[in-house]
Amino acid sequence: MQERCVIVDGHSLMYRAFHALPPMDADGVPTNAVHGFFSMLLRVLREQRPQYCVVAFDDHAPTFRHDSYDEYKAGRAPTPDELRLQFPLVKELLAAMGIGVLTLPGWEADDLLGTVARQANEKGIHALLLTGDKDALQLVNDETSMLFTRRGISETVLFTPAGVKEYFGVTPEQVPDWKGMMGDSSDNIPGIPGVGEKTAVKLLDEYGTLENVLTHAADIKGKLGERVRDNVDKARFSKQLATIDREAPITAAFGDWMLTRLRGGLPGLKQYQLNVIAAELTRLTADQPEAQQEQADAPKVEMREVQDAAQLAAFAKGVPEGELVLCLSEEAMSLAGPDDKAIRLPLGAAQQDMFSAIQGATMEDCLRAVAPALQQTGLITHDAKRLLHRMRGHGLPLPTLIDDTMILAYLHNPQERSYALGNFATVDAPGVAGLRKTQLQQLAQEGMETLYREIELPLVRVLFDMEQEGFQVDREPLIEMGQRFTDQTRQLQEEIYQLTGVKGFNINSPQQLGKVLFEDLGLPSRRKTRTGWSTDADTLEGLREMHPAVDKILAYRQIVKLNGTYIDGLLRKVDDTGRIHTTFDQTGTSTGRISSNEPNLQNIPIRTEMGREIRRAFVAKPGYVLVDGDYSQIELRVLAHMSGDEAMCDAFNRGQDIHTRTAAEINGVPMQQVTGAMRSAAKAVNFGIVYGISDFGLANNIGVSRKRAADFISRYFERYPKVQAFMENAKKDGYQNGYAATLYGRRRWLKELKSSNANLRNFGERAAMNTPIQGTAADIIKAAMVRVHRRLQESGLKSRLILTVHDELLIEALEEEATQVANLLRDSMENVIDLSVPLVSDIKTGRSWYDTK
DNA sequence: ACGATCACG
DNA sequence: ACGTACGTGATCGTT
Repeated sequence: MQERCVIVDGHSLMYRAFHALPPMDADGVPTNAVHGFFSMLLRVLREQRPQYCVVAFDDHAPTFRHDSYDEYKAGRAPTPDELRLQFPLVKELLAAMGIGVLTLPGWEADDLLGTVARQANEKGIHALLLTGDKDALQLVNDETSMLFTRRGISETVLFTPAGVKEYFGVTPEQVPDWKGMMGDSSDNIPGIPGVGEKTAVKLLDEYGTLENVLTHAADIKGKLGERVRDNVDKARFSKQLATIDREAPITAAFGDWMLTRLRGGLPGLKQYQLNVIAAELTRLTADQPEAQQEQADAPKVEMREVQDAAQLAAFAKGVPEGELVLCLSEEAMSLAGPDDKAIRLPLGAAQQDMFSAIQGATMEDCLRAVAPALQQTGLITHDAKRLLHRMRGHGLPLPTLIDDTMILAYLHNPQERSYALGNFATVDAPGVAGLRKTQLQQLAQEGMETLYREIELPLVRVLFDMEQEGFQVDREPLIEMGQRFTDQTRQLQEEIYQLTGVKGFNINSPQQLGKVLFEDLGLPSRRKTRTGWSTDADTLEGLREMHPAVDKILAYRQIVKLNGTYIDGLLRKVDDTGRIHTTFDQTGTSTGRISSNEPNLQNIPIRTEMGREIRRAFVAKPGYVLVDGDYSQIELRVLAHMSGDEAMCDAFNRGQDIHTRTAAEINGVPMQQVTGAMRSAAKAVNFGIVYGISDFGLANNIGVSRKRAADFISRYFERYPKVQAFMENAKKDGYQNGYAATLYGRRRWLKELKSSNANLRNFGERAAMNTPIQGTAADIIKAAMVRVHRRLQESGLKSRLILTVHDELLIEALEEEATQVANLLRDSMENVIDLSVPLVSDIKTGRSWYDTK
């Protein structure tokens, strides 16, 4: 196992800690920053188990690196006394723990980090930079990662070169160029005025370096080009400021920074009443020998570095079935087998400039080389769907999926923001193999093997096929509607200007609209947002009677939305075969649902007739029809089953309309006497129940008093007592277990329930009630999808699953197969699980998605 | 980058 | 006493 050195930007961490934590003190000496600093550092030491650690601090003497610009850093606020006093404290404690403390007159922490990282790499030691300063991203390379502190001190994100590129759109080498262009006010780096983060990324994407941007400044069009040309010297100087010097004269040796006596810090920590930290340190040092033992036992992975893709293929051929782990990034492809042998091939420079030819093998070469072997071994990787798209893009045969560590990570915790491999400190195949091993153990412990093996993993391939297939969208009807909408927009705009007597304001700006409605016209405002008046549809609805412009504004809003998001937005996404390919995100929701993006095909309008017209453009290809199945009341049926409530089950078992039955129950009348108003109130209560009800929320939604809403709820629970018990249990389970679970064992962690903030806790309680219901419904439709996909395949039909919208599945079916497919779809959806109430699906067939209503 | 708004289940 | 419906994604205006 390679040695690791954690290199800390002391100032950056102390600032973070100081501002993230409330004041605390030991006999009047402030200690909050010290507390935060060590809580962060010890966590990293526990997670990363480095052999070395050193902390660098800025020197406060005037910098000579920038002394041509005296005003440099003049704009920074002075360090508050409460923080300044804590620096000697932290240095003293570090020294007592045998952790290196590094300062050098005239040098900044950044430069010390860069220099130590370079020295580490030269000795074959992996450097882990711990900092909250984005400047240090430029130091990241294959042997230097960066732990970036986020959200105060509670979280660190690990950046590898690929991660840097993914998050920021620039490579580590480009970071100085990038900051040079966009500037950084906190570091007094001017940058090019008017060039922000996104523009800088775009320019670097096109030209590679700042120098190259400046060389080609004449080619850049418009105001941007003008700005670049006017600020050539400023840009060069800014880049120089942003470039970290990696040649600081550091004389200390690595041996000085070896971690051997961390416990030496205990007396000092206790003296400053940092007992939580002391306990943490005791824990860390107590299990350290054990951890080292484990590492010593762990077999050493032999990583062979090669340049020729044929060597990857040869390696892959030697791996037994079901055991090949593949890891692909922009930088390299690596493979690992079961006997702790691994191979890695760095990919040719993605961004070649005009002077250098492509070096080494490309991603395509590698994929092509290993594809035949993958047919035998199957595939273990992180984010298999993405890899399958890459392989299909090159016309390669697709492997069977053995495991996907991204899906495993999602099941273990569905709440992460991103499941990019970099977040798991892992960049190569042996890393993925290790990740998989621990994840499979966790999976078994948490009882999610069936969910994973029978639903989530096969679903990867199902979603891949659906994305690949796409949905035919006819451009003509959309273009025609767009023109009609544009005309209507213009007309409505005129009418609104006329009726309000205010001309030329932007109706789309809530700010300007608010001013017109509530200042100029003096209409009564209800709610406020932090930026001004609320002008949402709900608010405007209440003003309709008061002013004729309001109706027009509502109509205007609706049409602008349809035109912008659905007409123009979708037209941009139609490919040259006339189809739209969404991307399904299998790891995007905390409840287990699938989401859809670029474009989102799960929110195509249906509730208003005007919007629904859009669906006329979503059609089946010639010779085919759409077969659409949607579950009727799946969430309430799941609730009936999970709660076991007799009345609710009875309603479904008798095939009754659940909202009418509910209205009859809570009003104490026979179902025949339920009025439309009673039914719609009952429907709102049913929704509220599923969402984790509150009287306030219900009152707000149906426009009755809170008291009346509370009355509805209590009568509801009287009639459906086991539903009430289910909700109470869901909360109790959440508090006891720390998570909510679905029928199939999917988990969502509810750390909000541990919060001291009542808001967050209440939110956690509602999530505890909603997740088992929404999540189980998601489990069920996913299982149905796998089943439908398999049966279509097995029966050799030409019909294909193309879309899922939470409780709806859409198949593009060969006309001759339509009846058989409709039966197959109904059967798969209704019989995929046996609940104590029937599952019912409505199946409709039509030429367009509009026609399947 | 973020909030407001609104499209869907 | 507290502020509230659950889960998403795209666009626009504003900072």
